[in-house]
Amino acid sequence: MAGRTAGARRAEILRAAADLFAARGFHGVSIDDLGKAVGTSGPALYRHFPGKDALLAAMLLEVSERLAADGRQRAEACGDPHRALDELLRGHIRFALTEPALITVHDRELGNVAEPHRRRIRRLQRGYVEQWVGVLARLRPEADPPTLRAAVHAAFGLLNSTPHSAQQMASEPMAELLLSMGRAALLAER
Amino acid sequence: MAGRTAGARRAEILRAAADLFAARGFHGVSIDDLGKAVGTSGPALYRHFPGKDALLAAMLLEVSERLAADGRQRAEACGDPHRALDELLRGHIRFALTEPALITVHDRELGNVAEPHRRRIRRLQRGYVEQWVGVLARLRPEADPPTLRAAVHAAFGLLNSTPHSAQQMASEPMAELLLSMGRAALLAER
DNA sequence: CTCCGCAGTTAATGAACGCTAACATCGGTG
DNA sequence: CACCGATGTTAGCGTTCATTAACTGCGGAG
Repeated sequence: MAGRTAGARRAEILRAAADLFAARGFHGVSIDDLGKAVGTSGPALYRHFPGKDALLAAMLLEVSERLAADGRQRAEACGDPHRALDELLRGHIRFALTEPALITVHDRELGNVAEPHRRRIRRLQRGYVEQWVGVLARLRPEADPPTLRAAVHAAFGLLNSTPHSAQQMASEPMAELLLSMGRAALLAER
Repeated sequence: MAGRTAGARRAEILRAAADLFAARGFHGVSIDDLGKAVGTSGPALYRHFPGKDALLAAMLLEVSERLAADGRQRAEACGDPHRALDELLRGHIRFALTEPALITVHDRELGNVAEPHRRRIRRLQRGYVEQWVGVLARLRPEADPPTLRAAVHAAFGLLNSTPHSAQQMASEPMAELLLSMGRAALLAER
């Protein structure tokens, strides 16, 4: 059998789909577009996914799991909340710079996945946010959870701005810029 | 004639369309959806706009003009760059909190408007960014323009996070939170 | 050698979409 | 009162879309 490389085509499709969905939106991309992007044409996709919706769901599930797992690992790796926050920032920045399309789709297209998977994705996203909130709560004991959650979402917006401006700067200084801005924003006095 | 209220229906359509486009994306909203949202049905829209694309173009043009004009006015109103930056921040925050749907569509759907209008919208958006860059350049003379532009885009991402988290907090403390985070991010040491 | 499952093809189907056409209503104007 | 422009309506046209059906080629297991 195809064995080791069984999921290769599937991963290739997901990657191409992420680029297209990020550029034109879920409904702006047709099955034929997706097929052409991976060298096959049209309905060949149904050998790998039961439908267009399922493809989006799989994509969001995968990226949410990666973010949540990475966040948990980084947040729990060290006791000092300052270091933990920096780890979370560096992890998210690496992700945003490495796969801007995935990041874009991740926070735009949840509304287009139906109820069975939607709940799971939401739960994973919420878990990721709570990792950040947990670290931040130790750094700002005076702030209440809703405010911290809003602050974390705002920081995500900042870090995820990569797709809009990544073309203008090299990846290394961009990462440093986002790190310092994110840290300053989250630790700002109010 | 309908005279004074001639543009009323048009404005109502644009407002409803902004909500729908923000929620489901341009291609995820049909003409019939737009009609139903304003109480008429379907093709009545063609009395007010030549087509769906033109509706989006008008919407983005309008919001870009508002942002650019507001930005110019606020940036030029005072000589102190610290005050000017605060003015820009407050203006953008007010906009983002007042019309989250417009802000969302504004930075997502440019790719769906065709070339005649696209250039004008781009020019307006770039002009708005340059207002911010101009103010910021006086506060951080050591930074080069590409870095400043990236920082401004990142700040926009932060401020525009409102749609993801506005439900959780009241408008007033949210505005204060965004102001302090945005200011801290833009003035962060590197 | 045979067989079978994987991955692809083209053709077809039913629904949805953007848009146009033809017709209706109605408030104000000459 | 007749007319007209503004603003609706419904029906229909052509296209595109997601999905299914039927068929093909192929690489490895028995």
